[in-house]
Amino acid sequence: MAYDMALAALADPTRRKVFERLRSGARSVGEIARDMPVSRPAVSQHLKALKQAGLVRDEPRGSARIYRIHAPALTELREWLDGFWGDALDNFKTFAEGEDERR
Amino acid sequence: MAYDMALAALADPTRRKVFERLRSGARSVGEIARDMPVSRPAVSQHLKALKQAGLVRDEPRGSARIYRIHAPALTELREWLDGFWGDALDNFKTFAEGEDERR
DNA sequence: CCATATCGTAAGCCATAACTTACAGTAAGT
DNA sequence: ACTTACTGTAAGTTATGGCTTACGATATGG
Repeated sequence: MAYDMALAALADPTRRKVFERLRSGARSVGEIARDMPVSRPAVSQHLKALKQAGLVRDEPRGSARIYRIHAPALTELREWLDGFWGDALDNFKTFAEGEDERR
Repeated sequence: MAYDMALAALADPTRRKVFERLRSGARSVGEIARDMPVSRPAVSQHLKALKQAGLVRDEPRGSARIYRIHAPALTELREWLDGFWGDALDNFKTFAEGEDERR
């Protein structure tokens, strides 16, 4: 039960933009914060939140610190969404067939 | 570009619980608010947010109002997550193979 | 027509969270 | 050893958002 952490982490637009900058590969904090409307410490805090949600992993490289996406967390969120998606489609189907559902 | 609304809507635990109560079928506001730790107006506000995010649809039935899950919004969110998932797995794979990525 | 049921909205309160500036710590280069 | 580069954290401010209570609106039933 960790998809809730991932959802909360990906809700904020700025934090999601930080996360999406890692989509094409691992980067350092400075590279991520480059050309961003917020300060570098803000990016650092967002990365901390993403890390606690299990969405990223970090690793030191010299005095810098490299962040990369941790795929398993996305898988977990995907599975939760898949289960929901199936049930919702079933109910949508029975609804479209005119059969009245529970009340 | 509406997956961002869905993410923001599903981030709050209480609102997600409201949403999950519609997983097994359509319900009225009163039925959803029954045995909930928050008041009925709070549930109503959550339903409004879910509706604006395209996650639910409402329909009057007498003096009551029936809410049901709107599956297409979930599909949209799923597709965004799928694209992300693929890229993240690719990078994870090249990382596991020891090949250094962009820097 | 009056009473009841069901719901949405407005106003206000309060906790949370996102941001900035300032500071401290570590690593590498000279 | 000193400087530079890169980062995390603490403190404080401000805005956002979720909640409650109070009220207004619509539909059904007697």
